[in-house]
Amino acid sequence: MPDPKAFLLKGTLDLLILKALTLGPRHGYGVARWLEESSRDLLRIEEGSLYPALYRMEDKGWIRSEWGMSETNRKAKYYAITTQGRTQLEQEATGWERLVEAVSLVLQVQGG
Amino acid sequence: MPDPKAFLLKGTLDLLILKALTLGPRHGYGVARWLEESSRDLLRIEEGSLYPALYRMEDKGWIRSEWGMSETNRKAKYYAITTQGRTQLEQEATGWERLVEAVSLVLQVQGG
DNA sequence: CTTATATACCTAGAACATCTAGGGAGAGGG
DNA sequence: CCCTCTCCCTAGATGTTCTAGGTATATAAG
Repeated sequence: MPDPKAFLLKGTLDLLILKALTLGPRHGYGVARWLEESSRDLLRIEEGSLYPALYRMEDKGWIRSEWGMSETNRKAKYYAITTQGRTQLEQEATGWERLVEAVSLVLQVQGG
Repeated sequence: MPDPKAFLLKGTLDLLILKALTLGPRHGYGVARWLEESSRDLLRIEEGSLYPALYRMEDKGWIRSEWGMSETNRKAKYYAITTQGRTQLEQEATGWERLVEAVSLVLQVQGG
């Protein structure tokens, strides 16, 4: 039986994180939880992928971070999407849709 | 302006190649051409990605190869999908659909 | 004959994102 | 006191794709 969780294809994580942050600032752990919930548990976000991704994205100026306290009274680094990040999100969403369309066209061809 | 060609996410190429071969044996170059055409030119398959992918897939037993002559009278290595390859194709197609669904769920959330 | 173009294959190494497999520390419940 | 969940972090492995070359042949154009 195949894995119940979808594998994350390389290149989708940034898009998902950016989307998560459009709803307001979130800490890393919260981003992971939110992505799993909003995908109805289809996605699993590994922390070893998540945190490096957040650093990369902050370096690129797509998000910025600030330390704060979580709802459960713990130290947490909150990330917010920047204007640049919103532009990036739009581009990645467009690219994603294009890829989905392309793969869909290929898979629809008859004759298998 | 964004690139007119969709980037290939890592992990999609095997699926596409397997699908291409369900229509009958094809040589590598032909697989690339067919994928570009059937995706209405949304996809571009780099030869530096294609040939290594074909070798990997042959090693794994998903496809097998045989030298022959192309329609344009050139030496060409024809690949055919195996039974194992068809199983793999089904799994990858399922995984792909699951990922598309998951990302779609995430992107649909309101509030951006 | 010479050149250009399209076909068809190949490869080394770089680049890059994700995963594995750990680690730490504090809050709160039992 | 211990356990679990939260929250952060990292080094290194893994694996795929891309870059940027290369070779060779068929055929058409000049």
